Amino acid sequence: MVKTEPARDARDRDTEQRILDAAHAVFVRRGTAGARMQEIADEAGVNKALLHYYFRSKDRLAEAVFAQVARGIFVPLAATLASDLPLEEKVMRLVELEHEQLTRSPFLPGYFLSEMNHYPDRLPQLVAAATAMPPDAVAERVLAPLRRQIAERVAAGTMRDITAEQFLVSLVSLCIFPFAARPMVCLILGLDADGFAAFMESRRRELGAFFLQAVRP
Amino acid sequence: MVKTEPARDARDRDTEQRILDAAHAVFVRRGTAGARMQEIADEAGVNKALLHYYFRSKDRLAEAVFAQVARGIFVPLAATLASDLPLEEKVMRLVELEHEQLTRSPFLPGYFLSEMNHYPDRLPQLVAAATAMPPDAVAERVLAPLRRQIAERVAAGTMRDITAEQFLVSLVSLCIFPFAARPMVCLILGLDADGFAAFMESRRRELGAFFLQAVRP
DNA sequence: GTCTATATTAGGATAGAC
DNA sequence: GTCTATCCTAATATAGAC
Repeated sequence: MVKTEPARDARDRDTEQRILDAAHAVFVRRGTAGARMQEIADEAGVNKALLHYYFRSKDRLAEAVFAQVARGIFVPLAATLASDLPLEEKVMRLVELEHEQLTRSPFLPGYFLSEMNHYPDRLPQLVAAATAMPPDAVAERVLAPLRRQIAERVAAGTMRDITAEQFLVSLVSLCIFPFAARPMVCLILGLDADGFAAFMESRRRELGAFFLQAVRP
Repeated sequence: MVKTEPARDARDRDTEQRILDAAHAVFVRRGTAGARMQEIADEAGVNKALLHYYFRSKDRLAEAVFAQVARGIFVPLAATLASDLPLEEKVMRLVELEHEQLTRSPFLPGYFLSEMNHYPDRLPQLVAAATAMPPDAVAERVLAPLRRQIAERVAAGTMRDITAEQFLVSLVSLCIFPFAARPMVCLILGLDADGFAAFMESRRRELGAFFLQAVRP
């Protein structure tokens, strides 16, 4: 599809982007059901009506935000997993990646987990749209390299036999859950904001080794 | 406060309880913001007005449900952690406990994580009301026995030095996250409902050993 | 493209009969 | 204690001027 117009001027792109950014902030903070179009308009510094001009409805805006968030989570994750780094290096990278991302966006995991449960169709739709592959082919693409690398380690006697599925789920659990459960963690451990930051920082340094120890033979 | 009435008849308790049960189901399924009083009334088989008769407002009903869910999560968890079982046994129990509970309530972790982020005051308030202790004293009550047991193992050379805080957070992460992220897990691993159940069942059997291996010296 | 003003509906809450 | 009917605000969405 060719654009006959010389390209929309900077102002327009700006506005649409500002709205999307504002929507991102508000939806992630409040969740789709709790978000208000007025609050998004305020945060974007524009009128409510303009949100509808660009995105037609709250639903569509919410989907645009969810899609953006999902890409931001899955693309780097999949890239790391599919890379040809050694397995141990992948683990370390993944830990760094998640901690770096989630430190900056504290509400993101809560938002994403909640939304994917409330709107179960969104995620499969996104994958279908993005990859044009049957879902289990997508699954194999991430799992196959992992499975091969684990098999190598097992054959060499440096890793115990664990399925790629459990390997991946455990690793991601250890990375993401503490951020998702932040208020609970702070409460049970008696931490304030600084204490939590310090706790997660030391976790970032130790988690790779912790996980690799868990899969040793 | 003494009840002068002979006690409310079964019908009343029933109704209040039916409403609470219905509210539980709907709030957990949709989240507080997404839940509708009408849907709760329908699910309870009563009129909307009756919800206000018993619980005055949506907010209060939501808080009652949240409190109930929080108790259901923390009470057994704290009881297991504070028991005088050996550390390895505690780990095993905790794995069983979480898997058993969350298998039956698939939406519960997503609900709870989301709500605690959206209403950050609820959790501290509950703890304050339930224990009448300063928050960090509560923290020490769970952590102290754990800390002592870990120190024993470290001294005996059967466990490497890990803080009770990281120990606890990692263990809970491994148990809960896969349930909270169920749609994502199913998508990435290419699982349907049965596949997920099978995956979690084998996880339940392996997780204790996996975790204990991770904390070996 | 951006605003003001307004339509429309949804949803929480209350009044009052029974 | 439970219902029907109604109120009222909040929130999405649209019309129309600029």
